[in-house]
Amino acid sequence: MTGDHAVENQFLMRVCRLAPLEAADQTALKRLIRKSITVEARGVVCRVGEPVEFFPAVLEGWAARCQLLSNGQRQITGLLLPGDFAYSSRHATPFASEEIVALSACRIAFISRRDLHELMVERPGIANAMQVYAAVEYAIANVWLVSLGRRNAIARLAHLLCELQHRMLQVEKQEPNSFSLPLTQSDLADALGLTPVHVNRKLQRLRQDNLITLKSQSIEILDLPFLKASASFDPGYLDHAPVVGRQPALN
Amino acid sequence: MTGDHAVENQFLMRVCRLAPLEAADQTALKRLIRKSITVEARGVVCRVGEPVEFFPAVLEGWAARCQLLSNGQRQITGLLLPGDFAYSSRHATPFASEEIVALSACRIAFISRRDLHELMVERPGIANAMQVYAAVEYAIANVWLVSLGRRNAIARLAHLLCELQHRMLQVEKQEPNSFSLPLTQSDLADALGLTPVHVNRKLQRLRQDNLITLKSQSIEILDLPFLKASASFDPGYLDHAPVVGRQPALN
DNA sequence: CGGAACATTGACGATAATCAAAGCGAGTGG
DNA sequence: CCACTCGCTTTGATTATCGTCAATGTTCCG
Repeated sequence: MTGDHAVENQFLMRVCRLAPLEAADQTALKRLIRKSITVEARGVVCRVGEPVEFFPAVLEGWAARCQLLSNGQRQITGLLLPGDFAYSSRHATPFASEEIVALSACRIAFISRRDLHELMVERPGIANAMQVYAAVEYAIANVWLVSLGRRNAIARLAHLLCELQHRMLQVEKQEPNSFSLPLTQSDLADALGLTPVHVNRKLQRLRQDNLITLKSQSIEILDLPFLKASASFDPGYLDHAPVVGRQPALN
Repeated sequence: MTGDHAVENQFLMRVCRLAPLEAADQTALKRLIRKSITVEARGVVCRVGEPVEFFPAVLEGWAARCQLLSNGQRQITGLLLPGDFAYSSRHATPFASEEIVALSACRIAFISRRDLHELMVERPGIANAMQVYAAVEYAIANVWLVSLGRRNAIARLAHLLCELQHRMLQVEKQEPNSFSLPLTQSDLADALGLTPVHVNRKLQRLRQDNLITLKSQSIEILDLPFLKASASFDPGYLDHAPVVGRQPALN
């Protein structure tokens, strides 16, 4: 139940990187994490319709937000990398509208929404940081919308890989072009709006074009500039999202 | 520049319907609207990259948020019906990340973000209402994501029509199943991630199946229950989105 | 060793895009 | 009032992309 220091900091790091927090804010935020659990791969973290008194933050592993359709299909609407979280303030419904599932084995912290809410009222810095996080989440959703609507399978895949590479850089200190990708091809398919078979074929194409190496949950991007270009990937939406209160001279 | 009373209320109505406001909040909100402009169809309301000191609210007509791709394609990421607005608090970047275009002739109010921000600080009721609005906007984006990822052309179209019917009901007092649809087939295509030709063919199919009538910007849905069923449309995401502070006994 | 989940392959079909042309309709100017 | 545009819709023929089905490998783990 008690996570080690480094790991809890994934959540903190994620928030801090978006909006620098003063020390007091950081400790206050860190104190929010009281308990964490382990979930095996494909385990359900939050079920649709359940009340969300606590919201999940991913400390280790990868998870996803997803919608289930009546015919059994699912669409992943967002990937949660270490440090990411869901159902925080902006997603304001008291009942879960999306399912949260672990894609790999995960350590998940559950944070009281009430505690966070109180903290946001007391500490504008934290409120601001959460708003920035929400803005980035929103930006990512929009970019996915564009991908699903207007890019073909190979470009979608390339774009997602570029996004994940960039997001992993923000989280882990590691080789820039090589990271662990704990997703099955089926998971990728559900994120990209494709079938697993088609994802498989397009991955093979990326490999045979010498753009990536992918084996056993680990990907290496061999030609990142080319991959980015071919997907017209622009990382702007992942980084900066300055918030209202911090604008220079508004009006 | 001075809009008539009824029309300004579209914005107010939209916000009120999501979260009832006390009279003082309503007048304060109404006072935000100082100037409004008319934009002809296909006119640009906000350009990507421009600073957004004022955010646009649609008083009359239909507009869209959209992303432009390098190859000239575009993806509409959200439709703005009368009363809807963009770039409000939650979309917190000071520079427009999406283009706002008028799809029909529109009357647009530009509201100072600073004014809104101050009002939200003073008046929790308004802050709450804006959060609910943001949550609904988010929910809609998620549903679109599911449509683009997991529904075929005909179901996407049917689902969008159901959504629009439901949203129009909230705004206008009129025949429940018949409303003005000031979109070209090309606009529909950009919203649905399809080509105009394909939209045309699927619209014909809906017509020949006696599900809709569509001529000169006006649609009538002949069999709404069937249309909803065939798109597995559930309007829940458009209505209720109770917000953190208003939850019954959180913890 | 056996089993389960995941990855890969091939053949085939369905869905959607593309290209190019023709039709329609509302507004414009002669 | 009638051609004339222009933008939008409709049509047909063709191609590309992606899905489906079913079987075969592969890897990992108990």
